[in-house]
Amino acid sequence: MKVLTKNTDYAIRALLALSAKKGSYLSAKSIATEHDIPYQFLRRLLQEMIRHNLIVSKEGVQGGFMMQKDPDEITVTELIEIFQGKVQVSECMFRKQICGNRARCVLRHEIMRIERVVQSEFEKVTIGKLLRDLEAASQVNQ
Amino acid sequence: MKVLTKNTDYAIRALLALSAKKGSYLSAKSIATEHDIPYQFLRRLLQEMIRHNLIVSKEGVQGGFMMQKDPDEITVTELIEIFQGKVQVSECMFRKQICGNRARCVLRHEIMRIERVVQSEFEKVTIGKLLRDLEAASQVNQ
DNA sequence: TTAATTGATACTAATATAGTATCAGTTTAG
DNA sequence: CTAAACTGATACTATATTAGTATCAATTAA
Repeated sequence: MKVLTKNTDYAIRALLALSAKKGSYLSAKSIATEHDIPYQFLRRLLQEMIRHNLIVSKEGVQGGFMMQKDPDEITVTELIEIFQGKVQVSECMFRKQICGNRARCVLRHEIMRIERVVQSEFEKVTIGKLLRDLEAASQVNQ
Repeated sequence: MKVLTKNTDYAIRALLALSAKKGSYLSAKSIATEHDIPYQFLRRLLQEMIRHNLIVSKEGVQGGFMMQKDPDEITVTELIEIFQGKVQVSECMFRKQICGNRARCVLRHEIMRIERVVQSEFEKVTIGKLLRDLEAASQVNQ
């Protein structure tokens, strides 16, 4: 069971790169090469993040992408939801109200509790927090 | 993001059915029809659970499957691990020790913490607990 | 005016999930 | 003793998701 897929993962790395250079434009190309992310794949992720108002772009020479939303306001939960859909434990049957089977309903109760726990844990992790951790780690490693 | 896939889900339902009739053999066919699980699919899941010593089988007429392991000792974590592989937040890069990229290491720390939280939450949910919840619910609904 | 860039979108490849089919072997009821 | 009800084993197909590539038009700064 894999919790973060590549796209979420790459998106996090890209946001860390952009947050570290807040206020200036970074090209998709430079992010891709520096962070070892497939270029065209990354471009699609960046587009998606523009649509969600996490970042903005500038076209043309010297163009690129820049942070828009405050990194402390961007949670991993939000990124998972954008790139992998809402966290839900068992999609098909507990969501439908039909639920003829009693066993499902019992499971559903536990499962929604865990859903909330998972979400709230991932909500504690913001891009801002990761960036600070990253900076702290890089000082130690000097 | 889907946490439980069909196989885990079906496995849980089958175990609940078997636990409810502890000590007697239930055929794959009867479980499949009663719980609306594709028959051949279920059979594979049952085989897998035999391999993991959760249940035992008896061949031939009047044969079927019976619980072996104590339902209170079977956690949802265990079932997820059997059918979906170990819970891990980001498979490919944090596991390898290589980790040339510092950003990965920072994420890795948070991510392993969450991994533990998720696992421990799912460990609280056992087949035994679900069965008791199920029985309590069915009394209320009488 | 051209090279570096994003916008948009279509495409392919690989993998995981879900489900089906088949045949051999075992057991018990009649 | 044999036919029917079962499991054991395994191969197969279908669908969905994830991952990655390619292409071309539009924009912009040098």
